[in-house]
Amino acid sequence: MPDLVRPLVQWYREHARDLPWRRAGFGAWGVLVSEFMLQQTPVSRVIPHLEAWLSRWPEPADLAADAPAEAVRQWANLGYPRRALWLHRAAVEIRDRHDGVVPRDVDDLLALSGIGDYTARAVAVFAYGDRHPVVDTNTRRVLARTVSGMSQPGPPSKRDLEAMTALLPADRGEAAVFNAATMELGAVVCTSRSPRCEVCPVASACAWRAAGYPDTGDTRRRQARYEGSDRQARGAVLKALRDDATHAVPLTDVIPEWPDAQQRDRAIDSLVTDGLADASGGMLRLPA
DNA sequence: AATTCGTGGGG
DNA sequence: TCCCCAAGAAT
Repeated sequence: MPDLVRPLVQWYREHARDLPWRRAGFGAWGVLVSEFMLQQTPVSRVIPHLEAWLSRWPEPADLAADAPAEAVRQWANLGYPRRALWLHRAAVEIRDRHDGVVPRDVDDLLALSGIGDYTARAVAVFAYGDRHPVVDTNTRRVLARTVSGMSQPGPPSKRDLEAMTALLPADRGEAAVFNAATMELGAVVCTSRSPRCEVCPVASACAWRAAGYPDTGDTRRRQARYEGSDRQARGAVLKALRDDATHAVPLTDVIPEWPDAQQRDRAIDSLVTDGLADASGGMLRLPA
């Protein structure tokens, strides 16, 4: 197999975007918060929220000392607000189990709320410089094309970690850069819809290119329509709670104009079940 | 293993 | 206008 590491690392050193969490000395807490926000939310939307968040809560213990409601409100419109709740829980766990220091061990990281295979290794590698495979959607797409010659990756699998491990340089520092470079290539060159193969640093080593860019199919399911969905209703309820200055809305006044009353009630119930809202005394509010 | 979970910008 | 897509995790 042609070498991907050398050209990819070289390309990254020349073309990597200047992102906040890549600055020297950004800190493990900053990296962890950035990774939570980057779970399914684009870089351009994350950056301003990340800076505001870290300015308000410079250390895990600072966030842990505040109520979950404050985390959910600060999360604003980043989407998937359960991440705000989980990030708050993780801060509490870090304070209680790790003396307020973001853990370095992957298993310790995996045990924290809201942290899975990707985020645990991203923190261990990008914050602490350790040697682990970091596999996100970009990495999976880059490997699917360059190594397997497929237009799109298959469903996420534990094998993805093994595939990346097989390519990982022995040197810790170089491995970290290779992880970042692979993600970066997928983000800015080897994109899902319209890859820019004409500027790709590993085009000459790419199995997909060698095969003539075959369309090998796409196993992913189409994303459900958002308009009219339960998710939209949940989003509207939570936005109403975030925006309410008194921090408590009578249950009967929660998005009263919503066209589907049953869907509204379903949204409220599911938010309470998720711990994103409290209902008591006929009032709905963010979790204390 | 397949579903669910927000929100906004670009093609 | 839609549809696609975005540094995933939990259940």
